Amino acid sequence: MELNARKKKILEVIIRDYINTAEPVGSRTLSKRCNLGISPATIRNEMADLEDLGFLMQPHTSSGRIPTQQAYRYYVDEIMEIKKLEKMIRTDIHRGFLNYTTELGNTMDHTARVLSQLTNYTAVVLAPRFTNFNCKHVQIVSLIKNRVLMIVVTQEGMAKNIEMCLSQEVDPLLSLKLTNVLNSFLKNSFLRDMSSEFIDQIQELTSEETHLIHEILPHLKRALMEGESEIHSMGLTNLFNYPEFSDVEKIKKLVNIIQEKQVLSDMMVTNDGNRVIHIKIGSENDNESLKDFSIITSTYELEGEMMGAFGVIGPTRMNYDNVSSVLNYIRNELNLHISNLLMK
Amino acid sequence: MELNARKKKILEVIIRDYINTAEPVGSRTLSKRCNLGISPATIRNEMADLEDLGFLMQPHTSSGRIPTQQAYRYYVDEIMEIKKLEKMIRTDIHRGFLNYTTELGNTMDHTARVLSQLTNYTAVVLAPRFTNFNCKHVQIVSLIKNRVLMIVVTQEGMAKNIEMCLSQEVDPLLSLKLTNVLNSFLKNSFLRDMSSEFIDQIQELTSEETHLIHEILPHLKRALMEGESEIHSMGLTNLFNYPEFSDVEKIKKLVNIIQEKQVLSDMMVTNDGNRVIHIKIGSENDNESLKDFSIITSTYELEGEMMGAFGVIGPTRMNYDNVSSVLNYIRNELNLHISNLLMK
DNA sequence: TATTAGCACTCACGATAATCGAGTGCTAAC
DNA sequence: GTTAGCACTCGATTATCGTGAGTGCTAATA
Repeated sequence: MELNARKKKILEVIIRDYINTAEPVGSRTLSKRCNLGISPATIRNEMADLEDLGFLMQPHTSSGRIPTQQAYRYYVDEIMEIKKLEKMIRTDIHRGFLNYTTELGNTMDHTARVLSQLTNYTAVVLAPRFTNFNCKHVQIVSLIKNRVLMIVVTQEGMAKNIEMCLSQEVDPLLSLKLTNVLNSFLKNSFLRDMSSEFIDQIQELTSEETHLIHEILPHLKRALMEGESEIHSMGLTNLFNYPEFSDVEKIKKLVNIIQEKQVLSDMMVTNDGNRVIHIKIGSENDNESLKDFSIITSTYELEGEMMGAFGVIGPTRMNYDNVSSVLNYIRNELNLHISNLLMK
Repeated sequence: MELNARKKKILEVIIRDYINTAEPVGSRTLSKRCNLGISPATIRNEMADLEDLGFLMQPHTSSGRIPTQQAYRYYVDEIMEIKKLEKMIRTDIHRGFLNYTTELGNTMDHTARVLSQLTNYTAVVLAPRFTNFNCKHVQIVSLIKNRVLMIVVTQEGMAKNIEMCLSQEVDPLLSLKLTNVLNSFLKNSFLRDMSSEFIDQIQELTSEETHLIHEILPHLKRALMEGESEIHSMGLTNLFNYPEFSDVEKIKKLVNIIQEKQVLSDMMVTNDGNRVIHIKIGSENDNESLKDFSIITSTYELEGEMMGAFGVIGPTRMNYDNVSSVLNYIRNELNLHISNLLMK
């Protein structure tokens, strides 16, 4: 869809204005705001055209116009350009990360907090997905009776522990044995490829040990899967201040979304092509209950391997420029920070 | 404060009615509802008395009355009696717990879910507080470079892991040494009493090792403390349906409370005397922002030692009977379940 | 031909007024 | 001590109306 320069300009001003004020934009106010030297009447004609083309709509006959989702999409694709963040903010963010150097969990929380503060929307961060990485070693620690703890450490130094109940008691000696067997097969293998076929090939195992290993692996698999949807969110109440969420039903929807970790997790991971910043506007979201929201996400990586995702949820009337800039910079910071934290 | 039987009865009916309907109760409706064979006029007189005594108030001159906080307190102390849950519900709850036998975290989530479903309010569960228990053993696992994982296991088989960065690289041999040293001193000691004085008494440590241990202990302490406020909540949106929360400001307050883990944690732990069920009504809550809410909590235990707390947050117009019954039963179930899960 | 001034029209919003009804307090009778 | 009767209160609902920002259309203009 091509628009001539003037239409494009008018559309831009309308979108910018509506993003700021949440009020329908009329031709008079518009003619004052953009100094194109054209009269309200001309603008009205242009606006009527833009409405026919599907970029604008009127909430009711005698009011100003508001942008449609199509308009936001056009704005994002054709008009806006992602600016670099101000130097001061950049250094602020950078310094902030330096205080969270002990643990990945903390880093995620911090990221979510910064994101929500800088954008004034709700921020969501997906914790690292273990299954993308190589197992360095595992360890079985017997807890009590038939309960054991399994610790999985990746090559990159991420750790996860998994509690489980087995069918029989596990003494320290047995847990050592199990540890060794598991290690000999899981070491250096991708966690997502983990299969249980290898067990039957080992000759020197007692049937008891074979049995236990067969019990352990599904637990491991399950825990790795569940861990996929570990989510940190922040600034939920930020959105309550926007007029589009003054109604309790909308808020209920929002809170439910944030609490439905699985939905949220799925939504963050769908990436369109190989862009760095992913923008989903309103009904572009697969999930029905998200059709009133826009979501901007990005991913963070370690050595080129995708670790997790993070992003921002807000109204479709979202400040796409600013959020994109912030995400862009945070992405770099996060990558840098994590590789400092984890890599040799 | 003593009330004669009729006043008490009238107060009871008003409270019950208001809890159900959230509408001020008038003398006419009341005289129909409670078949005491007295006329609205008489009831009006009694209601005027109850208002003078501080049990009732009128939102405006010509409306029915609603109970004051003092009335709820009186109701809870003098009128209501905690009934046993229906057999069917009891078995439902019991069966439900059987599906969550692998991990403490799951159990907590499940408890919160059940609580919120049965009460229709917002449920909060405080995860076990490690510091109340004995350390069985610890283990240091080297992750990568200077990052290590410390695993703490209690006598009862609870486990927790703590990631940290140390000032120097830790190879497997060194981590074994550190593990042994830490174990020899932490084993069988209460986690809350943990001190770092013992280190200087050990002769056979190199200065490097001493230094590392001095680094590790604060991390341990911090992590144990932070873990204290690990919280599972469920059913936040339940409250949105009640008319007292139709206003966005109230909802914002509520959401903030639920997200302020520390406040929530403090609030759950304050126990008044040795009752099993703790009820805080409106401004009886220490925290300012909780003065519009009532909170009913209880605790769960292992071998008589308090592990954690759980409870329900709702409007002061709360169904105190039902919630108390539910909490009472869940408490027993939880204690039973956890001791099955953890103890030898 | 594109632009603009003029004008009648629309419609959400806010203010004001009218009505309704559930509830009250008071008084006097039972 | 209880109750019937009655005047009164006041929030909630509905109706009416003026206001103003906005529109679309037409005809004049550059």
